[in-house]
This record gives sequence, C-alpha cells and structure tokens, in this order.
Amino acid sequence: MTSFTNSEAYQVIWHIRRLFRLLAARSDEHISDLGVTSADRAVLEFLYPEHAFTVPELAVRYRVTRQHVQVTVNRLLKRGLVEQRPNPRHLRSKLIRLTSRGRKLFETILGRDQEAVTALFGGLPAGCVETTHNTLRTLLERLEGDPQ
Amino acid sequence: MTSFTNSEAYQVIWHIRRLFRLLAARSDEHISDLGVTSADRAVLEFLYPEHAFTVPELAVRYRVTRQHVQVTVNRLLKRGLVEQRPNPRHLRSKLIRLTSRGRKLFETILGRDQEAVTALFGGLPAGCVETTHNTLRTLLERLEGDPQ
DNA sequence: GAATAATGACAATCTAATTGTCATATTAGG
DNA sequence: CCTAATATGACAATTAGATTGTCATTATTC
Repeated sequence: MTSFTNSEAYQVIWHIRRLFRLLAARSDEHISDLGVTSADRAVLEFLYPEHAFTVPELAVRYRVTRQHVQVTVNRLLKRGLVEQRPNPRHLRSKLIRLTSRGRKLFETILGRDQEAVTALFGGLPAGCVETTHNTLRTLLERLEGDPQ
Repeated sequence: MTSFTNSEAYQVIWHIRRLFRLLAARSDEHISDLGVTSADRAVLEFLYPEHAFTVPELAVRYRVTRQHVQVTVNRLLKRGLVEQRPNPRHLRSKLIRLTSRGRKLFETILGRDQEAVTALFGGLPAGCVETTHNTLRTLLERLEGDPQ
C-alpha cells in the first residue's frame, strides 16, 4: 500500500511539464549567443565528456528519429564541434565524439547552467534535492526501460 | 551551507528535460484518439474543473503568447469543449470556461493519465513522492515568480 | 553470394509556437 | 465627458524542432 495520493503523483508529472517549458526558455536565453540550438545541445550533452556514439545510437538514446539527429550532427560536424572516428563495429557508420572545441563549448554551457542551477536550488534542504534526484532517476529508468 | 552538490542539482534539471520528452510522447499516445493536441490539453488543464480565465490571462499563466492561446481557444470553442461567459471586469474579453462536455473529456484524459501515473509511481516510497512534489513545486514557484 | 537490414541524404510535411500587423473596442486620465 | 493610450481578437508569415517517406548505397546475416 503506497500512501501517496494519485493526485500527488499526477502533480509531479504536471510540474515536470511546466518546469520543462520554463527551463527551456531560460536555458535558451543562456546559450543562444553561442549559436547552439537545443537540439545541438542535447547531442553535445550525450557526447560529453568522452562518449562516442553513431548517429542511430544517439537517436535511440535521445528518442528521436535518426534523420533528425543526422541533420543536427551534420551541422555540428560542419562547425567542428564534433568529429567522426572509425567504428570497429560498423564500417560505414562512424562514431561521433566531441572535438576539444566542442568539449570546451559544452563546458561553457555547463558552467552557465550551473550558475543558474545554483541560484535556483539555493536554500533547499540537501535531503530534498537528493530525494528528488533519486525519484526522478527512478521514473526515468522506468520510462526508458519500457519504451512502450 | 547546502550540502547537495551542484552536479546533483544539475541532474535534477537534466532529468526533468528527459522526463518531459518521454512523458510527452507517452501522453500524446494516450490522448491522440480524442483529437486533443497538447496545446488543447494545456488549456483544458488550466480551466479544469471550474476555472474561468480570459485568453490573455491564460496566455500569462501558460507563458505563451496570447495569439497562440487565442487560436487554441477558438478551436476548443468550435468543438464545444469550452464556452464564453460574460466578464464582469471586461466587456469585450470574455471569460473562457469548460463546458460539461469539455469537463467530461478532460476527466477521460485525467483518468487515462492516472492509470499510467499509478503504474509509473507504483512501489515508490510515499515520502519520496511527497518530497519530490514539494521540491518541484518550489522550483516552479521560483521560476514563475521570477519571470526573468 | 544473395537477401535483408542499416545508413546517410534529401524532401515534404507537421505542430507548437513566435513575431508582426490591423481594426476595433475598452479603459483610464485629464 | 472626451480623448489618448491600451487591450483584444483576428489574421498572416515565419521559425524551430521534429516527423514521415523515399532512395541509393553499403553492410551484415543466412
């Protein structure tokens, strides 16, 4: 017998939706001057700091179509923020990873975010943040593990 | 001295982003057969169960442009899911509220969501959900209260 | 070695949302 | 009470992120 109400759980969902919109708006302000779109940013985030994935792999992780990721990755390649590396498991589909420029740029993004995050979370009891983190991670794992 | 790490706080943000995308996809599957878009849904959610707002008021709440809400509300009006009521504070700008059909429809949506939510949250300790709820609400209030 | 599947590229389309504009109605100030 | 400033609704064009569909080519598997 869990004793949280359905409405409480539902509100968590609702808050996630609202927070996303507000955070996205805030975050875009932070990084718009860097010429990085939120799609770019998502890919950079998956690759940071030293991960290497193929385009189709990124698409699976990001849960979008490979075509969409392809366009984003091509844009990042052109800007020299990511690079292709030989893929031992697949001759044609190269591994994508950050260049040092890309890593540096994403660290700039991270730094700005962290500032904002620090301000946003300031004064919250540590336990709350930890519990929230763990709860959200659990939800995420459940949703990701069961991709309908 | 708060003792959560910045990275922990940052992960909360990151999780919110990922959860939003997964939840949105999941939620859209639930309601797509009802002919309700996510914009429709957001408006219905604001009006449920008995709230009445003008279009500009809804736009402020939803943090989108009034033009966008206008289009959505017009669509809902045409479908008979919301209705206009005289506004004591403004002659021209009517109050929008749910019709009984709209309320019923949104309850269907709610019901489906609740099922999914129950499945998703099943087995989580009640305290975690409550703490998460409160933490997210606080973040939301901070972001909403300080609209840049 | 042939059949099947995966990849990259490209085009068209979609949806949620934005910005800009206009006429008109409404409100608030003098 | 009248005028100036503002708010509203309607409409058009555009944007961004993403989808679906298609095609040629390359890999993988049987």
